[in-house]
Order: sequence, then structure tokens, then C-alpha cells
Amino acid sequence: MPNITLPDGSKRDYDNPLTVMEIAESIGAGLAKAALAGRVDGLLVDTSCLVSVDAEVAIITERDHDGLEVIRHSCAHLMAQAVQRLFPKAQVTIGPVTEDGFFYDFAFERAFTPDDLQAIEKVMGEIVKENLKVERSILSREDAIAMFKEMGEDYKVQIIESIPGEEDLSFYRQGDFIDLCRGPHVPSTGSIKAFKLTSVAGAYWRGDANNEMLQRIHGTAWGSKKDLNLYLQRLEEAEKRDHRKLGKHLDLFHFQEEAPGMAFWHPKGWRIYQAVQRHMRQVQDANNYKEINTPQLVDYSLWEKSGHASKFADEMFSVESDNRMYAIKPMNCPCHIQVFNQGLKSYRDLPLRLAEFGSCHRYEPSGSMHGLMRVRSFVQDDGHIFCTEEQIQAEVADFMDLLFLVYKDFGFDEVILRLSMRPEKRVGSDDLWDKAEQALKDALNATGLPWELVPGEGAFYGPKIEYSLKDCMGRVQQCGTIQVDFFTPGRLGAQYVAEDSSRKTPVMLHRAILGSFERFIGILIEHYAGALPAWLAPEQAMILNITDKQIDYCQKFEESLKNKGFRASMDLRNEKIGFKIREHTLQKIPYLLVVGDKEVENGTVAVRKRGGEDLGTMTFDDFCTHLSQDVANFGRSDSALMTENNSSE
RNA sequence: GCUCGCAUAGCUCAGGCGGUAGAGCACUUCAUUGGUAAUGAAGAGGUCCCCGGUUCAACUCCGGGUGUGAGCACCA
Repeated sequence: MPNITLPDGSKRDYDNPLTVMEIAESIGAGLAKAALAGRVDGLLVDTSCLVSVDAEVAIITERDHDGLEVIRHSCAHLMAQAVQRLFPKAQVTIGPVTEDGFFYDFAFERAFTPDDLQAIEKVMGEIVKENLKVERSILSREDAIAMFKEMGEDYKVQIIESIPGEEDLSFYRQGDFIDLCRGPHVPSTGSIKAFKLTSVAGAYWRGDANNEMLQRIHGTAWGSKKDLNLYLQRLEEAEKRDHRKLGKHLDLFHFQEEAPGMAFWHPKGWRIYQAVQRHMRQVQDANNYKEINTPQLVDYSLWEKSGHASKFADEMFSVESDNRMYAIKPMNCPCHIQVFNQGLKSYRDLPLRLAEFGSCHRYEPSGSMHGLMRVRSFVQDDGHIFCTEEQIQAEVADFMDLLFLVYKDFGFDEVILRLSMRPEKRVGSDDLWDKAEQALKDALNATGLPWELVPGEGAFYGPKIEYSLKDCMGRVQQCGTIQVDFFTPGRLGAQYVAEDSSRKTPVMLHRAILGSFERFIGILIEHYAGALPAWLAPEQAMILNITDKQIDYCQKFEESLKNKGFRASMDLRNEKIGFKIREHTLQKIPYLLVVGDKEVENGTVAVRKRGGEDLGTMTFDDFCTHLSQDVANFGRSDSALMTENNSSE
């Protein structure tokens, strides 16, 4: 008879086989009430699962991550049940768990409206109150298909038919609702306590744009009302940080109909752009990149040669002029090869690292554009390294070192690494791919960090590493990349003279650290909630006079700061000091310098930091030293700058 | 590109059975010269996204377009 080992190591003997729920009951009534599922020898199961042999058993509650997933998955079923109660004609398809909740896709004759969502939510509440038992059952494929056919659930039939293998399938029933599902699920609908439907949108059946569009209802579910509210607050916080909102509020940039997907940068936004670019230029110079600049308009034939036209013709802007077709460059690499091709190159010239802040345009699909994050006009911190096969590994390793340093400068410590391996359709020999993939793997392993291998996702010309960073909201943003390219240099005739005087084709590494400046600045704005660290802040210090008696002094102070290279301005308006402080605090300026009669008399300014901290009075030199130190610290997250965001507003 | 929303003052947003519109902030003027998150008063400000249709009459209803939001698809 079963001897059960609990997670704390304690053991219990039972006389008869019993269910997970019965084990929970034997431990305590409270635990039994909270039990959502169980883990038996590492396997996640329903609370109704019978344990008849010795096993390690854990009771899963809302406190476990797995418990949350069970709740969300069950909540998806709950929603589907509610939808079918309200709309019997709606067909169910799939309903998986997502990072913060779940969704379910439905096929229905008309679109669901926000009002429908409310009604569905209400019915969900009713089903929770009914506390329907959730029961698992097993059906053969034939029976299952017959059942769903009779129910008119065509999509379910398709799903079952596409599941490989011959085994029977598990089903979950709660009242009048039954769904194909691996499980596990909560014991009864009453276990689902906190949920909310968040949105409805279209989604293609099986994720394929050639298929019909279903309707996806998104929802979120949590173990308690409190957790749900915390999550909703997090959403609100993300909304407050939205770079589109802050871009307007802080007067950084705008978009308008005449130039969809292309930013108009305002003076303050452009200062940020310049600061970011200045930094990257300096970093590249210091690391033996040679900056170049190439045309934005290039004859279409080059894009045909490079292979881009055949694949991306629809996504390229083109211009006809003087009976010639030009494309507005969607990327810099073909142009960089043109620069490489000028003059005979020797193996001694390699590795040759070319960099360009080149303006590129891509006709992105209208529905994909999103503020600065996805635009049609952008500039990358783009670079191409021409090297030999033997040099790949060292170049990749150097690049990674640089990338980590740069991310730290911008305040990002957590980097997520992914290696995309050879796709089915590719060029180059397997031998070459083996080498390139190995080189990237070695470089990744050398970091000592975990990385993820993604099969089949590489570019057709070579494998690539993608670097994502986590912002302070925990969101993952893909930014950097390094890609090995065996293909394009040869296609565009790049060659170098090897040691044995033979002509060889160089390998090209495409690489970017930030990705596009537009997108990266969008990420920065959201990461810092608009309160950029001093080295990036468009306005570093604002001088505020108390009365107009101090105007001369303020003007001199401002001029001196500007002469030192700081970005300073003054607000001499006839307003009360409290008003000015409020206004410039809302503009998230790092330092406010208050000047009254006292300061004029002593030759100082009263320094107030963005978060409200009073640094007392300082002389011009003292303040310059302070600000210089702050600027020199960049956005390194060990500084106090991060905490100050939360206290503003 | 697809599905469903949305588009009103510089900004954030109200509004109306179809009879050409309103608030707060910002802006301008006047008064006020003040010490760390909103001084008071007055004034000005609108092609209600664009093009058609219905109607005596359209910002409102209908159709189309553009932009935009959420999601899907795409992302060299």
C-alpha cells in the first residue's frame, strides 16, 4: 500500500490506494480546500488522480507557479463554457495559457463586442458559483471525433485528426461543457477566484495568415483578487510608461498621417538621439570600427544582385527617376560590400570592421507599426565585419564583450541570449554551417551565461545570435544581433588576396548592439519612465529664479554651464517657484537649480534633484563636478537614478 | 496585410432622438515679485480626420479612404 513522501521529506503510509485530494485531506482540511492539482513523481496530475504505489507527492496550490498555470488553463475552459452558453453557435478551438493569463480562440458568425465580454465574464462568475465538478475522462480517437462531429465542433475534429500517434485522448467535462485537453485542471469551477477578460482580437486559425480568422478572447487569472489587482496595476504602470504617451508629454517626437511610421524628432528628442549616437560612435571608434556613409538611393539592380529584391520587393520603397529604378536602401550591407570592393584587399586588411549610422526605409505592413518600436524609417548602429572563417570566433567574442558593456551603460544588466541555427532553406555547405554554428556556440559558452538554442530560425545565409534585454517592467526586448553571412559577400563579388596569393571570399558578420536607434530610444523611455539619466537627458539642468532680480545671475550661470558642455536652460517666467518646480519636475529634468537673493549673494545655486532630494547650495564648480560625475556614471543601474523614478509624480 | 475598436481646441477628454459644440490644462493679456510640486482675473482658440451618399439640414446616420489602438500574420 502506498507510502507517500511529501516535499518536506516526511513520509506517510496509507492502507489503500487513494487520490491526491484524499492525501491532501489527510494532511489538513485547509490544504485540501486549496488543492488545485498534484505532482506525483514529478508529473503534474489532477487531484482526482489515484495513487496506488509508493510515490513522491506534492499538493499544488495557487502559490505554486504550476498552480497558477492550472488556474489559467481551467479559466480558459471556464470562459469557453460561458461563451457557448451565451452563444451556442460559437465553435471552440484552442485555449492555452500565456505568460500572464490565457486566451481562447472561437469561430463565430459575428465579432464579439466589449459588451459581449462583460456578459461572458458575468456568466463565468455564475459557473464559478455553480461550482461544477471538473471530471477527466478518456476517449478513443474515433469516439472523440464522432462526439465532436455530432456537436458541430469542426475545429476540434481537425485538431484531433492532426495529433500524431494512436493513443487515446483525455477530456475534461464540467457540466454541459467538454473539451479535449491534456490537463490537469482544477477540481471544480469554484476553485477559480480571480479573473478578468482583457481584450478580443482576431487571430488566424493555426497561426497561418492563409487560414480564416478566428476571434481570440484574452483573459488573465490569478490565485487571489489581490494578485489580480497587482497585475492590473502593473498594466496601468506600463501604460503610464508608454513611450508614445511620454514622447508627446515630454515633447520628444511626433508622428503624423503624411509620414506613417516615420518619426518627426523634436529638439528634445533629437538631443536624446544624438546622445545615444554619440556614445555608440565613441564606442565603435574605440573598438576599431571604421565609420562610413553610403547612399540612401541605390539602383534596383544592386538589390537584385544581393538577393533582397526577390525576397523583400514588397517591403522596399522604390523611386523611378531618369528612367532608372532605385530602391531606398532597406539595409546597409550591400553598400558596405561596395566599399569593401574598392581597392584590392589583402588578408592583412582583415578583419575589416565597417560601421554606419545609415538611414534605412522598409515598407513595414501597416498593422505591424508601433510608435518608435516598429517604424518604416530608422537608423541602426549597423556594422559589418569582413573576416576569414578562422577569425569568426574571436570577432564574435569581442563583439559580445562590447555588447554587454554597452547594455550596462544604458542601465540593462540582464541579457537573454538565443542562437538561431540553420534553416531548411539555406545556402552554403553543411561543413561551413557546422563551423559557423560551432563558433557561435563557443562564443556563447565563453560568456558563462545560459543561452537558448532555436533550431531552424537562422537566416538563409548563416546562423545568428540574438540579444534581448529585460527592461525594468520585466519585458523582453530584442535589440542586438550578430549574424554570420557566407553568402552575400560572394554574391556581390567581395574578395581578398590570401597568404598563398589566391583570391578568397571573406565571411561577413552583420552586427548591431542597439538595433535601431528609434526602437532603442523607445525602450529607454519606457525603462526609465521618461526620467532619463543625466547623460541622456535632453535637459540636464534647469535654472529657476525666484524673482526677476536674479535674471542676470541666472543668465551668466546658464552660459557658464553651456560653455562646459552641459545641457542647461533657464525658466525666468514671472511665476512662483513652486509652479516652476512642479512643471520641470513633470518634465523629468534631473537637476533644478533655484536662484534667489541668497544664492546671488553667495555665488551659489540651490540644487534640487529630480526625485525631490535637496542637495543644498553649491558653487558653480561644485555643481559642475557633481553633474560631471553623474554623467560619467551613464545609466549604470547601481546608481540611485533608478529609484528616483518611482518617487516622481 | 487581416479582425475588431477609435479619430472633437495645442494636450487630456466630455457631448448630443440629426438643428455646425464644451471642460480642465496649455496659450495671450493684465495684476501679482514670490524660497522648493498648481497666484488671481480676463481673453483668444474648432473644416468635430478626408471623400462620397441619405436628408430641408450631417460633427452625429450609411459607404469608402487615411491614420491610429489591441491582437494575429510579417520582420533582410
